[in-house]
Amino acid sequence: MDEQLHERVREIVATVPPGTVTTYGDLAAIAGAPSPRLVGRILAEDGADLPWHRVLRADGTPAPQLAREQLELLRAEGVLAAGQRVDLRVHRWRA
DNA sequence: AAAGTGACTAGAC
DNA sequence: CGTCTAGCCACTT
Repeated sequence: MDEQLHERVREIVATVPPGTVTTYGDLAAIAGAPSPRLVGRILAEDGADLPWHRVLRADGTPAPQLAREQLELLRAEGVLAAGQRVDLRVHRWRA
């Protein structure tokens, strides 16, 4: 297992400010993950105490199984979604 | 060891 | 808008 990677991903996700979002791909790039899939996997396993809801897919939609809760949490922060899709052009986070 | 799986992505049509 | 393909990587069968 790659504890370092987990740590970095957690660190970065924790850094994402309320009202903004990022993508698995971005996270992977910033954290140095070998693939965005790993980021998803890491959050699934270790995202419980993190603002995981600020992480979306590349097209601005959340994973189907999480869509409901995620969109709800985002809406609570002022991130409005058009249907299932969040406008990344507006809310995308950048370091 | 080969094949399946998933909180992914980008490109083709 | 949509579906399909191929590439991706760790993990489970």
